[in-house]
Amino acid sequence: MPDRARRIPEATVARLPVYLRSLAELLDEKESTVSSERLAEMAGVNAAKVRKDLSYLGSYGTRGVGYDVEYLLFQMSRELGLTHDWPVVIMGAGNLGQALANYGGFTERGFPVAALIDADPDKVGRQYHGVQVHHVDELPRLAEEKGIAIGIIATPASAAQAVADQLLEAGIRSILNFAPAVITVPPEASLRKVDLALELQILSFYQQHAPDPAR
Amino acid sequence: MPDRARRIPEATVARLPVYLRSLAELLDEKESTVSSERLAEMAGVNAAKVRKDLSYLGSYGTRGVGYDVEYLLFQMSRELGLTHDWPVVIMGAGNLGQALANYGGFTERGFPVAALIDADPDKVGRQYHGVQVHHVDELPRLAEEKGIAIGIIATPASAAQAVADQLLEAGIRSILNFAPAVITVPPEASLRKVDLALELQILSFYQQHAPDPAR
DNA sequence: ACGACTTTGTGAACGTGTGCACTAGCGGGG
DNA sequence: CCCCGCTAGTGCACACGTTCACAAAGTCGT
Ligand SMILES: NC(=O)c1ccc[n+]([C@@H]2O[C@H](COP(=O)([O-])OP(=O)(O)OC[C@H]3O[C@@H](n4cnc5c(N)ncnc54)[C@H](O)[C@@H]3O)[C@@H](O)[C@H]2O)c1
Ligand SMILES: NC(=O)c1ccc[n+]([C@@H]2O[C@H](COP(=O)([O-])OP(=O)(O)OC[C@H]3O[C@@H](n4cnc5c(N)ncnc54)[C@H](O)[C@@H]3O)[C@@H](O)[C@H]2O)c1
Repeated sequence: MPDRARRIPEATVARLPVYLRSLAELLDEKESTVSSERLAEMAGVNAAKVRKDLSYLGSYGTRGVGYDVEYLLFQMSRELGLTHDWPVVIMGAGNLGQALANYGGFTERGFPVAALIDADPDKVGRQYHGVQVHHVDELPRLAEEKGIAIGIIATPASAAQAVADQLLEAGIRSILNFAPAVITVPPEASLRKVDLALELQILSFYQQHAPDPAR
Repeated sequence: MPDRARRIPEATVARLPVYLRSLAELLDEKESTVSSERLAEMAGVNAAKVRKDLSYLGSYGTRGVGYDVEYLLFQMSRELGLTHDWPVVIMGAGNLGQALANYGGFTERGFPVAALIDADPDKVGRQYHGVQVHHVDELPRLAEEKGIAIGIIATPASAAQAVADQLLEAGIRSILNFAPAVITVPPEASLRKVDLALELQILSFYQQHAPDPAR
């Protein structure tokens, strides 16, 4: 591994998509270059952080001018692996699973929903927004055939770990978990979680400890 | 401010809800005490971190024994401000707003959906899962009457900042944003965001940089 | 061709978070 | 009653992340 030194910090990786979105806006507005200052304002961070973050990608800026919007957008897409689509599978065709399948925003951003999976025989065979519901047993075949690399867990919390294990079994090593449960994966896999109740509880904490308890 | 020293670090606050969930499970299983080791395993963190985190709440453990599950659960609920309900308002009665209103998990955890708000006159007056859709103009009155302290933004990204401003105007200082847009709030307000596309892009990055590019 | 101006890229200081390893202290058994 | 085993609480070193401040390096106007 030649460029071990240029390993990108986790905190930076988490901000890259925000810069990406800002750059896409700028491209829409036909801006050809952008300064770290401007980009910082759009991304809601400070300018030094933008420069340091971008420097991990390489020296793509021009001193005295700024960054070329289109070129930086390309380089960043490449780094994020967004030059091609990543089909995803949604585990659990309930309330949330259906809502996600209905949502066009994923396909639009390069994450087409290739399949829904459910354990309930009544749901298998149905379709939501053109996405077919399959039985769990078909997961390995589907993953292989459709080149699915990302799994989204939208089952009840009690099934979450088992479902994660099935995903890993099928060779899917990137997992986004919506169930309010702690799940563990081997170190070579990536796991991110979205937990709405947890977010609300954090807001509750700061509300509770606010200097002026508004209401 | 007497106990400035016992200010709880942000990272710790973000973990408290996870401990809380673990404690609730233990209570279900009729466990009366728990060690930091066990709690750490359930929460997916290391034991020293659990002990340090809990020490910010006070010295609620007993050396040689562990923590009393019920007592710790109570103290933590108190600290998180979960001893009473926090009614929430959902801004935007579209796909996502409706799905969230339908979801029982919020009410169950003490965050009842008090109202939906939409700018579209066709939606105003409708009901989803028993939740009434109101016009934006009614927000201040509703906030006041129902004691709403938390707002959830589920509108298109283009409206997000304007909607956030309306929430703040109505005295709501805790905001959870689902729209893929950077919004800014004054320092006395709290803002958290949930951005699914961003999470997928982060997964894409690590997939792209995986030692063995599985597929 | 040059100097004034702009903006990047980065070294260094600082702050926050993590985890080890040890001490303090409780309970239970002999 | 005392000692042994266990586990909470915490000081400390280290890793990671953020921010400042400045030199380096480019542009643009004259
Ligand atoms: N609905 C929401 O708005 C919302 C919001 C936040 C979090 N969540 C969380 O998302 C998860 C799903 O929520 P939901 O409202 O869609 O629940 P749901 O009960 O409507 O759907 C769950 C689906 O998963 C399927 N399922 C169960 N076990 C399975 C297994 N082992 N393999 C495959 N499929 C299985 C069920 O058949 C069902 O169709 C829950 O953990 C919930 O807490 C939901
Ligand atoms: N649907 C999903 O699964 C999903 C997933 C992730 C993120 N999101 C994000 O959540 C947001 C909402 O998504 P959606 O699918 O529900 O969109 P949607 O178009 O179905 O709903 C948006 C709703 O907001 C209302 N609205 C527009 N401007 C408003 C304003 N100023 N004040 C109040 N209401 C207003 C519209 O009338 C509409 O009812 C989007 O930003 C989207 O990117 C949605």
